[in-house]
Amino acid sequence: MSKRVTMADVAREADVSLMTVSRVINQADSVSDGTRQRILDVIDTLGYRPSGIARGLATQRTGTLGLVVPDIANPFFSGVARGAEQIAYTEGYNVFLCNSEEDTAREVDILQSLEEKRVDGLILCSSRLEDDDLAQALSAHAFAVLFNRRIDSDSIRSTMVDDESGAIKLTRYLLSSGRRRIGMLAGPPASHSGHQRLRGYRAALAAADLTLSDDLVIPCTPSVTGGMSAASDLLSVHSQLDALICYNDLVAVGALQACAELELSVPEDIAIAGFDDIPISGLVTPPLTTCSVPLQTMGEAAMRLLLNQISGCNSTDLDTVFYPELVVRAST
Amino acid sequence: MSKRVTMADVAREADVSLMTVSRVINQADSVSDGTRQRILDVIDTLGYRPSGIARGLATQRTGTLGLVVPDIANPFFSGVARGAEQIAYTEGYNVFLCNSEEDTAREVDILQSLEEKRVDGLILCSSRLEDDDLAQALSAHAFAVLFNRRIDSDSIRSTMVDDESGAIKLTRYLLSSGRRRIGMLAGPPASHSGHQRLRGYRAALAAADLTLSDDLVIPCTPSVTGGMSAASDLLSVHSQLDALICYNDLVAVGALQACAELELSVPEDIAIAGFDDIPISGLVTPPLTTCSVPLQTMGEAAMRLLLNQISGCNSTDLDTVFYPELVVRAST
DNA sequence: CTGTTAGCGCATTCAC
DNA sequence: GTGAATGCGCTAACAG
Repeated sequence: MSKRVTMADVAREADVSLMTVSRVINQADSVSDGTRQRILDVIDTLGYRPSGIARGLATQRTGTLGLVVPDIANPFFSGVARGAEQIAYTEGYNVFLCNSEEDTAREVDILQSLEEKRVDGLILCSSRLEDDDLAQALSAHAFAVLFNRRIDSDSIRSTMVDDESGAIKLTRYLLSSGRRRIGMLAGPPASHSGHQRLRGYRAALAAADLTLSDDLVIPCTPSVTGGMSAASDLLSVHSQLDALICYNDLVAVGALQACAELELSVPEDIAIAGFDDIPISGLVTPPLTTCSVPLQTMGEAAMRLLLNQISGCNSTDLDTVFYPELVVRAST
Repeated sequence: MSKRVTMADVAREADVSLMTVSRVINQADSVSDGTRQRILDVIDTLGYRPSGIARGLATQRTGTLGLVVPDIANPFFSGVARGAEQIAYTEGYNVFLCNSEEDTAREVDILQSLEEKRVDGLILCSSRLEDDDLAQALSAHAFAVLFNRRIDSDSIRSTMVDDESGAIKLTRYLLSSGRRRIGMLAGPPASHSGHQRLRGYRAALAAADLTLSDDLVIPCTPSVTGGMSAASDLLSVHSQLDALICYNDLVAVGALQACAELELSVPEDIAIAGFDDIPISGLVTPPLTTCSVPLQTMGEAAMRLLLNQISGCNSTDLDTVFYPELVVRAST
C-alpha cells in the first residue's frame, strides 16, 4: 500500500496551488473552466480522495452524525434507523450507529465517544437517563434530537409519538367491543412511552367510569419472552381478564404465546392488543390489533429535524408529534 | 456555546507542556504520578474531551469502521449489525451504518464516502457488485471483511454461511418426508447466497436421482411481498407442487400468505421451508421449518476478523464459515 | 481567477 | 520525566 494521494500531489501534478484544488473540490465557481477540467482529470487519474478528517479539523464540521438506539435488532428501532439513514445519506452525511442496550452507563459512554468523534449532531432514542443526567450528557453536543422524550433546551428538539392518545384509542376500542376487564402489560418501569401508554389506558377507563384494580397492570421486559412471562403471571392470578393491552407488539406476541399455553383462545376468551405495528404484527396468528406508529417516517422526520437544526435554516422548527392510528385485526 | 476546550487549555491550566497532557491521555507511563493526577484533575474540571479527528489526522487511524448492509430493517442484517456493533463497542470503535439498498451505484458511493471518512476497515454484506467492480471499489480500503462473498485478495477476509449445505439439508429433509415435487423461490438473480442455495437444492435432488423441471425454480424479491407474488405465480402454473423451498424466511412468510389465499393448507397440501431463522419464523402460523443462521454470532465473528486484521496480530486468520442447522417446525 | 499565510488539535521525533 | 519543533491534510482569510 503506497502512500495516500494528497491534495498537494494533485496540485503539483496539475501545476496549480493547493487552494485552487480545494476550490474545485468544494464546488467554488471562481475557477476557470480550463484549470478546473485539468484538475479534475488529475484527480481522476491519481485516484485522489479528499480526507474527511483533515477537512473536519479545518472546518469544525465532520459530516457525521450519531444515532443511538437501545437495540438495533428490535424492529421498532431498525425501522427508525432505516428512515434516518436514508435522509442522512441523501444529504451527504454518514451515521454512527450505537446500541445503548438500555444501559444508562453505556449511554453516557456512547455520548462521550460521539463527542470525541465530533459528530455534527445526534438522534437519541428512548434514553433511559434521568432528566438531569441526560441534559448533562447532551450538553457537549451542539445539536440533538430526542426520540420519544422531551427535555427543556433550546438546541434540542424532539420527535414524539403521542403514546397517550394511542393508548386511549386502543382502550376505548376494547371497551366499545364489550371488554370490561382489561389488563395491561406496561413495559419497563423507566420507560417514558410506558408511562404515557399507561396514562392513556387509565384515562380511557376513567372516561368510561370504569375503575379497575392496579393489580391488573404489571411491568414487563419489552420483548417476546418478557411478554410471555408477564402475561402468564398476570393471567394465572387474574384469570377473569377479557383483554390485555401490551406495551408493544413484541410483548403482545409473547402474550399470544402465553395464551396458547394456557389454552385461552384469542380473541374469544381474551383480546390481545399491541402497540407500534411492527412488520410481524400482521403475520402472527391471530394478526394483532395494534396502534400503528410510522417507524420509518418518524426516523426520517427526526433526521430532517436534526439536519435543519444543524444547517440553521429552519431552526424554528417545532417538535414533531405523530399520532398513532388504530389498526384493528383479528386478535380483538 | 463557548469555544471547545483543547489540549493547550489543559496544558496551560496544569502548567505543563502539551506533550505531557498527550502522554497522560494516551496512557504512556513516563509521567510522574503527581503530574498525572494534576492533569487528570484539570481535564475533569475543564471537561476536556480529546478531538478524535485531530488525533486521526496525526495518527492516520480514526477508530471508526464501516458496516454496509442492503437494508438494516431486514431482520437478518439488523441481527448481524447488533453482533458487529457489540464487538466494535467493546474494542473502542465506532461504526458507520450504511444501507446500500441493493443498489450497486449506491454501494460504490458508500464505499467512497467511507474512504473519505478514513475508516480503519469495513464489513460489507451481500454486495451486489461484480467481482472486478468490487475489487476496484475495495482497493482503497486497507481492510475489509465480506459477508457471504469471497474475493481473491490478501487483505480481504470473508465470513460465510455454507448456503449450499444448508439447502441440501433442507431439500433432503423434504425428500425424506415424502415430498417429490419441490419448487424453489430462488431470490434475486444477482445474489450469491441465492446461487448457492439453488446449487444445494439441485445437488440434493440429483443425489436422490430426481430430476425436476427448471420451471419449478423462479427468482423473487427477497421480501414478504416478493415471496407472496412469486409463490402465487409459481403455484398458479404448477399446482401440483407439494413443497416450496424459499430463498429466505421473509419470502417463506410471503409464500405462506399466498397459500392461504389459494386455500392451500400448509403443510398438508404443500410444505413451505425458509432460510435464516429470523425471529419471526417461529411466530407465524404455521411456524416455519427453516435453516438456522446465527445472525448475531456471525456479526460478531465478522467484526473480530476485521479487528484482528487491523491490529495485525492474527492476520493469518482464515475465513470463517458457519454451517446452518436444520430447524424443523410445523410448516413441513 | 489564483496564490500566500496561517492555523484547526493532536502525536511524533528528537532533545534536555 | 519533560519540553520544543515539526507535520498530519485541508480550509479561511486575505492579497494580488
